[in-house]
Amino acid sequence: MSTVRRQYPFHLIEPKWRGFWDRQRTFRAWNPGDSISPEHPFAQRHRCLPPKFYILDMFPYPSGAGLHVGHPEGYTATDILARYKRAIGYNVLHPMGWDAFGLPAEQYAIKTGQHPRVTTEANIATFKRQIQALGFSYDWEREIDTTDPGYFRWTQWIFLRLYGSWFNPATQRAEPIETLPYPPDIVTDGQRRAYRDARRLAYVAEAPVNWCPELGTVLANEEVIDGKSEVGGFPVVRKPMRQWMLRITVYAERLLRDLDLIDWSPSLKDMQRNWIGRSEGAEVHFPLADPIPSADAGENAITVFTTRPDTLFGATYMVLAPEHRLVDGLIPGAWPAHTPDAWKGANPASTPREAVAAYRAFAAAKSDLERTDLAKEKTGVFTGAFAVNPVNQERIPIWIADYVLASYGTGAIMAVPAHDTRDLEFARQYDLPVRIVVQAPVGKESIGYIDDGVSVNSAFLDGLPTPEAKQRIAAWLEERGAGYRMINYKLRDWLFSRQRYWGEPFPIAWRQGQHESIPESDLPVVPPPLADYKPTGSGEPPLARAAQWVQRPDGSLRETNTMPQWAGSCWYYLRYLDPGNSRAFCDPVAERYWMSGDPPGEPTPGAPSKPTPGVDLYVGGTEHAVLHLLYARFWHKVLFDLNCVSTPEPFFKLVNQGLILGEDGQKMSKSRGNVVNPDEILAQYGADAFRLYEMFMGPLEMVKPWSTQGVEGVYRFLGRVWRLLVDERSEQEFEQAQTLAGADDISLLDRLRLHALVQDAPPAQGQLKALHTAIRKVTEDLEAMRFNTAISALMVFVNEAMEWPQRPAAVLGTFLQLLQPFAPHLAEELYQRLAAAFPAALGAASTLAYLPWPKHDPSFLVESVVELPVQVNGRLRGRIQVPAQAGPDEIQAAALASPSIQPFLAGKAIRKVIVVPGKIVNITLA
RNA sequence: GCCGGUGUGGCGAAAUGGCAGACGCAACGGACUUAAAAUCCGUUGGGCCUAACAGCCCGUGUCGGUUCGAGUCCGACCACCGGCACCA
Repeated sequence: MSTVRRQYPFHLIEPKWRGFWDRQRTFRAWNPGDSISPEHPFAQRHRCLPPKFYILDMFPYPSGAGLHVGHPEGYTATDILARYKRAIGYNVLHPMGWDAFGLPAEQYAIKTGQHPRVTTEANIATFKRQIQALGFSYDWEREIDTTDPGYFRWTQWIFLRLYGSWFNPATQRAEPIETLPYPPDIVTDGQRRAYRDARRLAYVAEAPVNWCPELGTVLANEEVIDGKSEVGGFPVVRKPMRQWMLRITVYAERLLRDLDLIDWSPSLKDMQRNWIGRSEGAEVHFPLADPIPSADAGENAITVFTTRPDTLFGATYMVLAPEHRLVDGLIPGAWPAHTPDAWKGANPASTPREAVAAYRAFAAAKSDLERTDLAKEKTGVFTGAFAVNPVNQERIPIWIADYVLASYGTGAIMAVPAHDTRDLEFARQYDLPVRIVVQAPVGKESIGYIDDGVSVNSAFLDGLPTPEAKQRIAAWLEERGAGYRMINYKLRDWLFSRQRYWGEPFPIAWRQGQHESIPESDLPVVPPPLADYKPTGSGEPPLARAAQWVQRPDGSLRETNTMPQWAGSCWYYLRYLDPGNSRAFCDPVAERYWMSGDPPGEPTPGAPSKPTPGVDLYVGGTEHAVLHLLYARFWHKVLFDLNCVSTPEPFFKLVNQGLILGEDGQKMSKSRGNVVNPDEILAQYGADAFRLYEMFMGPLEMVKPWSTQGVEGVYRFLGRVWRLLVDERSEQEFEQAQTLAGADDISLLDRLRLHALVQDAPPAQGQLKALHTAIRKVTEDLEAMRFNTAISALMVFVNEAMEWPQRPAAVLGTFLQLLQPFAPHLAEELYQRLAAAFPAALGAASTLAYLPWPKHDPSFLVESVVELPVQVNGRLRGRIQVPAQAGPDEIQAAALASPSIQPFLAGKAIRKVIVVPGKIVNITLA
């Protein structure tokens, strides 16, 4: 396919250096206590472990399709920083692994009968080959795979920690379940077990869940988009089932508050805050107007949650979710007198009980999709019962309607149609009264006004602005026991079980209907081989087919659900710290070093400042902005509470790379046919050009379209770098020899000689200025992750250096150090040649990876004469040359005297002259 | 509807409140070549004016404001992208 002449022999250079790095273990990240060979370049630079820098990529799901050009975008950015941080002097941890449990491998297994392990291993091999071809400086000795029993053993172990813990509200921390205190009325073993099981962080619940018949599994709320499965887009229905849940909701407050500890983008933090959805308000009890004699106190009042207790006087009806547990009990035998037919549902002849049953059936039949789609018209039915508004003893009708969600708050609301859009819509639908209790500001309509105003028609609240009215009414309710202040969260507990094969089995067994943990010594629980991986369709997981496996020798039965794909990715960044450990998920010393930055020894003099807590930099796509990041933070906090890790947050700084679109500006997809295959780009332009282009396209976080012509641009730049150092005639000879001996003969590289202009000459002032300008710009840009402008600074340097009458070896050597993070293969190759030819100028180094990063010398950047633009009335009218140290007066005089400025001043009075030394002069005329 | 982001040449983009368009792509012209590719040199926001040099005007989504000076700060709006969405 390639008709383009190769700019330089990357096809020989790139494998050569990857092989070298591999053999030398150049990018091995050393743990405290590791013995490091004295020949290793790390040992030659550092006498003991310097501060750590942990740079993490979101590990990929190795799909059968292989890598696409979006994956390497983040990986390239992190690799450049990893190489830069190494050069600065950090001990860099930069690992890679595989998030390999998941549906595609399983669905392939269902189709072909092939074990998912086989597919998974093949996919990993493809991914690894493609990722390694890019020359990333990962420590491959730390590679992990979530489907490896040596890995998921610890995923199961962490699950047992969750299972064996409760959240102590007094300390706001997870604690071992053994510390759980029992109330005096909990006495029997059975009671204690039930009490305990109801408080574990991992618990079993019979809950209405999102059942996807097509996938044969339940899905978490987050995995359901518009009533369809996120994977595959299949219909999802609500169905009550027994499921494992994780009690993430108890961490809502800490997950919210600790966002302040970390350096994430405001929009990302907002997404997390939104998801957690904290709202402050009050719970208020509305007693039933006609108490049920047989019921206890709790069943004779309806509790609602409201963020606007100040509008209590405007509550003209109540609504319960159709599934609300009190509905059945409160329905009277007959409709109250004068009940409008419109309130009685579809059939006015029915009794209240029949009307409610009919409405419930109607609501349950709606799929989630319809519930959101049909949001325009609200529906509901009167229950026939009334409640009493505690503030004014008014009887108000109780309705059920599916615009009230069972799963949020108490599943019941007080409706204040004047000041809530949804209630107003519903009230108009059924002709319910609307009472203004908040006066809108002048010029605004009070009906439908939902923001803060001033209370009216509200007795003792009248005249109070909304915030004060809220306080007053809350105090009033609390005094009378009619309600209390309350904080609610949108966040729900995490549905943690799946009816799938290719996931971590739960380390749980069942005995007489009770669950118990499987001993740690029996981990890992490995999924058994099956003849048929198909879902059973009944909701029974495929593992149930393995009858022998399910039956344990002690008579108990294994749990047959498996964990969701998120499980493995919730803690993988911790396993990288100590991936081979078979006694613990991670050695505590390694954990403290890499996560807390606790130094194991003396810091290297002049080494970087205090490490940040947690992963220093985490780069990945926005698609994980909520789920993965929230789940991982949750697990981390539990491990923190149980003293398994030393930081409250896992990821200190997080950056989302922007999506790469196809050349047509559309999202890349097979159906559009605009997918760019990195293998082809690599074959034609090499890894260095690929890396460079991915970074040169634009800022990392922006969405941007791919352009293969853009790759050619940076490829040409690398060609110019090559020709800056390599003699053209020797290159021609090299190419001729290649045609004879074959293109893959690496020994031919020896025929290449350095360019004659490359000399061990003292650099000229201008050359030093060009070099140090580049050092400064590249360094600043790397610190700020502005890779595109750093590359352009390298280009500016090369464009200038091509003009020089001679090319001082020392200057070129330093330039190659700047190039190294971006185009490491080319930089290593050229540096090796340069150092061999000019040992006195460069010094010997087996690799650029640990050479100290150059520092710019400001004295080379000063100018003796500077040019300043001169404006008249804000318009550019000329330029002046002045000495760099010239004071404002001198500059002003020069500006006024300038021949190009004079004509504009003629006959006008000068009002003011603004002089910004080193920047600009602006003369304003009267 | 709510929250967040982004609007700059033909295209990707760059610009601590101080010369808008660095760097790169594409295009055009030239050198080299029998020719092409590659490479090298030059031009390239729009308009006006000039034989030319030079010079002038307009221009960073729209409208307004602050400032000696605004792509950048403030206010209102428009468009596109992403997230959430009956969360009481």
